[in-house]
Amino acid sequence: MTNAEPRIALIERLFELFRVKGYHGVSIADVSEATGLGRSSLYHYFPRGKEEMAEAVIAYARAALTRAVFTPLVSEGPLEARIDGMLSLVSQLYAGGETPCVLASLLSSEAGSPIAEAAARLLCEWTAALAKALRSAGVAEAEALRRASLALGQIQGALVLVRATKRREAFLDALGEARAILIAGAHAR
Amino acid sequence: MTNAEPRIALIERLFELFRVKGYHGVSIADVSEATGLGRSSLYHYFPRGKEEMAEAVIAYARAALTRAVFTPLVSEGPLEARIDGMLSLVSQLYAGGETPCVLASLLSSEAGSPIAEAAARLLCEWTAALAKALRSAGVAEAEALRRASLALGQIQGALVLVRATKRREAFLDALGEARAILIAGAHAR
DNA sequence: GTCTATACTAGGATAGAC
DNA sequence: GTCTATCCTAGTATAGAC
Repeated sequence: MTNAEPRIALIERLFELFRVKGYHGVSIADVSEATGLGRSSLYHYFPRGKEEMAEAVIAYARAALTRAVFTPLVSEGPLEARIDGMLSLVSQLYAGGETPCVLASLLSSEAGSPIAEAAARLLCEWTAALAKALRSAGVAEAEALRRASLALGQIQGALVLVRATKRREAFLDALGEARAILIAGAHAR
Repeated sequence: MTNAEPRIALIERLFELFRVKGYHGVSIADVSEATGLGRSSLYHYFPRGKEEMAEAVIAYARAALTRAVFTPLVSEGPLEARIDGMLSLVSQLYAGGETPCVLASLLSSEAGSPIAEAAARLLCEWTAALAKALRSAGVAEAEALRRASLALGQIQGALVLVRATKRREAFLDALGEARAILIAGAHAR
């Protein structure tokens, strides 16, 4: 219910703003325009201003990733199915490669700040969840971490490239490649 | 000679600033501090201000990439050697994964602007140069483009991830993966 | 919880002396 | 080519009425 929790609806707008324009690229005026709320209303929801807005966006992203990605990734069932579940959700999350990753945006536009640290932490957790899934399928520690990084890197890189080239196929190709990296046998390729 | 072309030295400082903090994250005060020059001196070199600074950085990046990457990539010699030459230069350029890509930073922090367009163009050219190299080795058009995107995506993604995780090995792994993607036989994997 | 009005700061840019 | 001084806008944040 939007009226019951208007803050959630606000955060979803903020999410879109930050993911596209980065931290410094978003002004309170932008937020005001995107939400239809006046400055004072915004400070009512986020007393500490823009920083609190970005924190809320990351917390929102953490909740969404935990529920939709991390938890399924380390749950029951064959590895392949869990990987495919993640890739399918990733494809939705990034609208088939059209929309940037809010974590990458905040990581690079707010270098060194608590915001960037929080975004970095979440990306680390994602890598760790992937590695844990591989481990549970018998892949050795170091190799699991290596493959998790390659796969998540492939996805993040595709988001950068697609933004530049507008070639959305590249995102699908990257998902396929990530899948191959993750689901390969235990031997190095 | 630094004194003969102080503008070049300036641009190199700007390059470092923009790559780390993004367009909006860099203030003229930052630039002033990083270069030791007062505002007026900066406007002497870049009359149109920050935008012109970012343009100069991209032009600098284009010149460097053209000389060190694009040209060797489509020159004489076996494909493998050309690829390895590029990867070696890429490793230097990004200091083994420690430093972000200025094109990715400007692409995402200045979404929709001429600056972002210029950064996007250069990333496209990079992809095209890679694809052209593959084509010259007999790889079919579509497959060449696919592999070029995957390889450059792997590199760009690793820069994002390493920034978050501080695991520099991930960058080296990504270079290895990019190499495998590019140098694989003509058949799809 | 939202609005209008306002304070305050930082950031971008310019003028003119040297 | 660099400096000091200054202007102006945009941006963040707050106060207080409704």
